[in-house]
Amino acid sequence: MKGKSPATIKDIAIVLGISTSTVSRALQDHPAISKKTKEKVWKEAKRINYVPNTLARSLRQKRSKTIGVVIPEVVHFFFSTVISGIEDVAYEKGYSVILTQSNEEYEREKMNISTLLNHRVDGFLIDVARDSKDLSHIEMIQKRGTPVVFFDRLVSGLTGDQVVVNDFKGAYLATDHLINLGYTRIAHLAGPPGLSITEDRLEGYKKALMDKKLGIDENMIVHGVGVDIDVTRKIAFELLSRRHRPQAIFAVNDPAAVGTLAAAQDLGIKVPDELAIIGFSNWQFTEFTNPSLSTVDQPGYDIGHQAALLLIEEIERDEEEGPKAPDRTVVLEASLILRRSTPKPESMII
Amino acid sequence: MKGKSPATIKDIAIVLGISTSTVSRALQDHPAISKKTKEKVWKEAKRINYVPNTLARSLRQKRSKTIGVVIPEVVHFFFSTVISGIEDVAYEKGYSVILTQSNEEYEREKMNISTLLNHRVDGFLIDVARDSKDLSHIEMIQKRGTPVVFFDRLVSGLTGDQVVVNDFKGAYLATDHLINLGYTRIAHLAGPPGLSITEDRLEGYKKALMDKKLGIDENMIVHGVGVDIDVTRKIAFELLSRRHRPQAIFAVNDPAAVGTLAAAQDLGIKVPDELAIIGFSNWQFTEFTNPSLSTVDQPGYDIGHQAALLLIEEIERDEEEGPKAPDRTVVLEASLILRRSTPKPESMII
DNA sequence: TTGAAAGCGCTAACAA
DNA sequence: TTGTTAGCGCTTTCAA
Repeated sequence: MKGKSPATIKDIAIVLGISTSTVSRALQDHPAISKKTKEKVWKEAKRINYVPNTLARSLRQKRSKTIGVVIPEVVHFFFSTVISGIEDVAYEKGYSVILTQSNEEYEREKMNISTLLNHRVDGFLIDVARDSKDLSHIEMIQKRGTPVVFFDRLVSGLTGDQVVVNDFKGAYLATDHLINLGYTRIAHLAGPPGLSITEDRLEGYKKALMDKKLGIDENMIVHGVGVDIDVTRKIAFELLSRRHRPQAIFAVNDPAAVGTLAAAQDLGIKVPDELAIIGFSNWQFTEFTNPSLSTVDQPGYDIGHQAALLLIEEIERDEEEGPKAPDRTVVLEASLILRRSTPKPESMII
Repeated sequence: MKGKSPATIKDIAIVLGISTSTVSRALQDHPAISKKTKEKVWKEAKRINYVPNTLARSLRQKRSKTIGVVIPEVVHFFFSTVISGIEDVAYEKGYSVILTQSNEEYEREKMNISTLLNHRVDGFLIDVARDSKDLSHIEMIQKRGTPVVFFDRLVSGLTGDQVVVNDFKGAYLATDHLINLGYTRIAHLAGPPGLSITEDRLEGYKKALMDKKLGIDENMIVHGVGVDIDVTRKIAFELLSRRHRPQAIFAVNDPAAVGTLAAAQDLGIKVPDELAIIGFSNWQFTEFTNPSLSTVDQPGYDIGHQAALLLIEEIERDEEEGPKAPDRTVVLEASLILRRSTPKPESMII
């Protein structure tokens, strides 16, 4: 039932009584073809609604002008901004994006990569799933020589280009800000173990405390917090119910901060007067919470943008048989966004 | 610099001393091939890390097992949930998703579709850009016989399968709820002209008023509101500064409702005591605004899910040379979500 | 400035 | 149960 099959280069060649190679060249505006021929070809192509077949082209050229993206989740403000950054660069550079989401599952991530490999994507942009510990599926791509750029979460034991936010510094800034506000009992809701963001933010928190000689109280660190608001709400409820409850909390991400906010409300603890809270990521909703949330901005769009640029550069160097460049790491700076969940510095004389 | 080129079916055939067609069949678990041969083939394939080339396969089979998605924006809670729904279905059914965003620009949308056509996607999932009035680029796909499913925004003058939310009814529910709360001066911040969602929500608003004999006051309708919070803030500021200001506002989307919330705060108008506000879409942040926002839930994930199912069904019917099914329209129901930006019904005796 | 011919990796009709 | 062969639509080398 599907109309006649699409027009091909051959159809044009026959109508014009020339060879397919001439048509192919004309279509690509090849310098060796006469202006007259080109125009005839373009006209006829237009007339019959010719649509080039990228599949055939890619097969022949062994390059697909396509990049594969593997991301834990699409419904996530941060990731959606990353994807947008990727898509914009791809569009500009003439690449297409095949998008896959792992839903944080190792098996699905493996399948995703396999599918993308089958599609012969020219390169990969990967944010590993939380569940992924065995990384052979990723090493495999690299062994095949396909360029890969990692972003957001890093994986120890893997080499390659990477684009990350300076989580350590972001966490340091947040914690240091709390210290400067005069708090001494500052808790940290740390993320799931094994993720670089978890480690780096925890380290930033610790370093800030050490630098100001506050010492680290392991009781003030709760591990394994994710993005489920209700779960964090319970965890925070418990933390805030302790006799010596923290005066301030630095949460590993914004949903955790919101869970903490909810727990404080549950307990009748006033934010920011009786408890200061800082999140991480600057999710879209943080502006609209009550009170609005102080947080650390994580430039998702830029991450996607940079990662895609890096990848495409790598792909094109590869094609020109250029020497493999050494691994590059792009670190984007995180910055503090102060809103209402932390008190205004009283010392500010403005 | 890119290692040796990837292994092919031929490599396997040579090593095992059999023909490529046998290898091809064995790889597909074709019934005519002996168990013994299959196992030899599988083993060798595994040994040399064989990765099938989908490009070649698609070229030969004239189907790519790929669907093209054209969406106005990725960074948008609603759209991200739609994409997620699409991706999940695609994954399950063995299709890949090529994602493009139009950024609401007509030219870019045209390019996106052209690229997708070049990639020979088996079908399209399209949410048209706000700027698109000339729809010949979309008609062109349909004329070629490639299945298309539209979702979210509809375009008059186009035929095809579609998946939409019952915007009319959602708007009716929202407005009716405000009427039932006792308000008589209910304003509507309407969306950009020319979009089906704008029209349908406006009509739902009007119908609810008519049904309760309230009559329609054109002064209470402000047209052309988008998703820019600051812009709406200004528009709402003006609306709320009038002598006879509205008692309640139904906004065409959640960002507009938040802009209204901000304007009310600017003017010292208490929500919900002095002004009730209802949005539309149930964006993620609506739960966290202050006060939290009453809104109409728009099931994005389901839209993506249904649209993808419909499309794949269409694609596969097409391939089996089945008769073209008549256009189908799936309407998903919107439901009211009541939070704190509208007062509790006083009549509720619970 | 153009054409002939080979081939990218795979599938499938037909033959054996 | 397997092999032979042609060809999907395009690019590109070589020759003219």
